Amino acid sequence: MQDTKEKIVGLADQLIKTKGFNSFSYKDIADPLAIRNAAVHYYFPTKADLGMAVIDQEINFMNTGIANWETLPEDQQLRHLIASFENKCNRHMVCIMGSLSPDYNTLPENMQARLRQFSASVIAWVTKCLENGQKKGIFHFKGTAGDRALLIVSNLLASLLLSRVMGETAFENISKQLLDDIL
Amino acid sequence: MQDTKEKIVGLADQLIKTKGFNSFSYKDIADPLAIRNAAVHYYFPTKADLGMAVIDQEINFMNTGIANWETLPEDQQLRHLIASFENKCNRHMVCIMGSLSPDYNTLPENMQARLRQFSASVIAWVTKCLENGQKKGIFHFKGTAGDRALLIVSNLLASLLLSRVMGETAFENISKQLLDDIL
DNA sequence: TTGTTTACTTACTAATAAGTAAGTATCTTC
DNA sequence: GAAGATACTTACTTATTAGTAAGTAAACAA
Repeated sequence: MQDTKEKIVGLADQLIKTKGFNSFSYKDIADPLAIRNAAVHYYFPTKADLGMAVIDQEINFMNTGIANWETLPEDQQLRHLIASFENKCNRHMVCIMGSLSPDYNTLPENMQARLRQFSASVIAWVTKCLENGQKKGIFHFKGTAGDRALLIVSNLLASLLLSRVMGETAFENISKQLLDDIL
Repeated sequence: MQDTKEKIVGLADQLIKTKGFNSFSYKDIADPLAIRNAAVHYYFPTKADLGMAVIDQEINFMNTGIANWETLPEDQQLRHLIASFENKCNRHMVCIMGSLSPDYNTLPENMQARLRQFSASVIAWVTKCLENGQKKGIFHFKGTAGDRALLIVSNLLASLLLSRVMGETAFENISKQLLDDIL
């Protein structure tokens, strides 16, 4: 029954995105799953272990998403990425980077390293997507693809944060402009 | 001696920006100031009271900053705003919105409301700045000034978060592009 | 059938959190 | 110089936290 383990990671992922890593406890996981907090420690001895599992899951989700879009035109790939953020926005969630980066200094070293790796690979993917799209004449922008990728990721991340405070129109406005600026 | 009170707010402000609102304790404030945790409660009975004082201070800083730049050309005003974020970046801090928005759901109601008010007034100021600059022919951009203001604030906020994880070059890249896109 | 592993539970611990009640020294006001 | 107010301290409480040690019931393996 790896079922429980997966449920724990899934719930932890949700909790990180809604409350933040330092603001949820093992009780927040144990209660909804109707297990004891020691059961959570059975699978994830420390909170850092659980945090790592959540980031790893995010990396996997990202990779499988990317793999599914690989054959699409680059603008469609980018739209899929934006749609995945829109989905989070609708469920009043922020992304993992948006949630963990403000707490970065308080995170255990291994989580920090994994988060750096995650962000680097997201940026690398968007950069490649922009480069390919530019070559095909789908995208048009000034500056390097890497800089533009940073701008896009930065905006998607922040738009989820701002949406929380200012309402969901913030996300719509920002994501529309992002595409308009490069198409 | 309102000195202690001011020191408490100043330290709380720093702690929110470096660790996050839910990740610092009254001990983190009492120890460096060489006072007891009850002394902090003397000035700020609850943590929400302290949080409100910090947001209020941020609003005041913002307003006095803005007032000082009022007579400058709009591009200079915007550069000042960006410089204030650069300053935070250099000190490895995020802005108050970047720090508090991920924890928004866990914040007491009065802090949520004050934060909404703060973000709305920042966006309103940038919007006005862009509008005036556009009229004078200083700025050139597509779409409404309000949408563009949202984009700029969103980027500044996120660039501080990303800088933490990916290094300070993230901020430089993003802020440069922001200006290039409208000048 | 016996032994071992899996997946937990019960029942804790030690640390830390926010918050409070009551006391005290110093400064201020009349 | 007496009476408050100010700015704290000492000494708590109660709740919650991550984490652990030891036990158990069921599934599986030899």
